[in-house]
Amino acid sequence: MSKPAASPTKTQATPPPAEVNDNLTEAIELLFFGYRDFISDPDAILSAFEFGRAHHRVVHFVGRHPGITVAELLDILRITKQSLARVLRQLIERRFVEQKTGEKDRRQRRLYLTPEGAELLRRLVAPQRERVRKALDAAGPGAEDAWRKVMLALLNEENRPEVEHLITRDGK
Amino acid sequence: MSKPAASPTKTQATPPPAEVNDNLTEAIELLFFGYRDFISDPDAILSAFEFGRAHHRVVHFVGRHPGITVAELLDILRITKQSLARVLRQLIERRFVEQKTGEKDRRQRRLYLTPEGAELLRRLVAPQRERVRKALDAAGPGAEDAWRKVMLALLNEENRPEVEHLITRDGK
DNA sequence: GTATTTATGTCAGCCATGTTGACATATTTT
DNA sequence: AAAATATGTCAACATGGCTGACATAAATAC
Repeated sequence: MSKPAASPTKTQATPPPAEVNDNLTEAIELLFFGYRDFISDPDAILSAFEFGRAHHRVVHFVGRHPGITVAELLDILRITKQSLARVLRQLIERRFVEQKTGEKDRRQRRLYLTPEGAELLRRLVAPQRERVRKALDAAGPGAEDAWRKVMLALLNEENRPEVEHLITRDGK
Repeated sequence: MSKPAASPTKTQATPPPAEVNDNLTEAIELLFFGYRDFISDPDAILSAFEFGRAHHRVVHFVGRHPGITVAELLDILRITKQSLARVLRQLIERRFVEQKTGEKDRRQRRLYLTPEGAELLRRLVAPQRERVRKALDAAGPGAEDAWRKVMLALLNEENRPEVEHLITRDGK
């Protein structure tokens, strides 16, 4: 036995002790399992390109913010520029992302998806969109608003304005 | 500049193109950012023990399911036994987790938190509980139900029964 | 009662993706 | 001209995934 299995298991263990089992703990685990499955879709697609999740994140945010600068991308991803450089170099070499020197500030390298990059992004995001669409549907009308409120409230206070700005249509 | 910065940024980039910016894409990003902040709390605590997130997950699920077997834990975590072995060995060596030979099946090694392990878990989970509590509070009454419905619906169909079982008080 | 399967552990090596620290270059700002 | 900024790069290291191979003890099957 070497591969991670995925069979439903009746846990033989003792029931969870009451002091660690309330609705808050359940919510914590829902986040863990929900996120785990949520990011599971793109992995198969990525591995066909020999890319990883780090590449996915870069492609996602460059696609969302065409012309984003390296510094801005670093600020979103919260990784070091050395970490970013590795995946960014690969994406540029293989023509999924391209750089253009900033017009106003020629030190900047503004990032754009190539047509191939845009196509990759579409393929990566499609199953996630479908998953979220189904989930919001299944939870019924009104659930979406409540869900979003909770998700936003989970953020660190200091990140909330930035995230609200990032996820929102700029023209709104 | 070497550390990941955390300053709110007005993105200079073009507004997100309409075809990739709808409420589904926003939801996808809410999950990304929400999860990112959600797991940020425990990291500082862990590094003081020279533990990582992998240790956190083991301590969490052993705490939730005292007497869980190695196979069951592998099934929850979806990692290989070699990966688990590394962190489990450290947790056992440093007396945060202990093993007892199974009574019915003496091949099994049932896992339990020591008092130190339970104390570590409490410290790790406290900020997460607080975060979730505040978020559910802030979103108002009724939001909790909707939020949970959506999170459950995000799961892969085949995982839903298992997760429902795992997160639920067994006596319910 | 021997043979097989199961639960667990372990060694060795590889890969992806994070980290630090140091330094280089071009460009803008002071 | 000097300093600050945006970016890139080299080197080394840590964490936590992975595969493959093999070992042991206990349970189950024949």
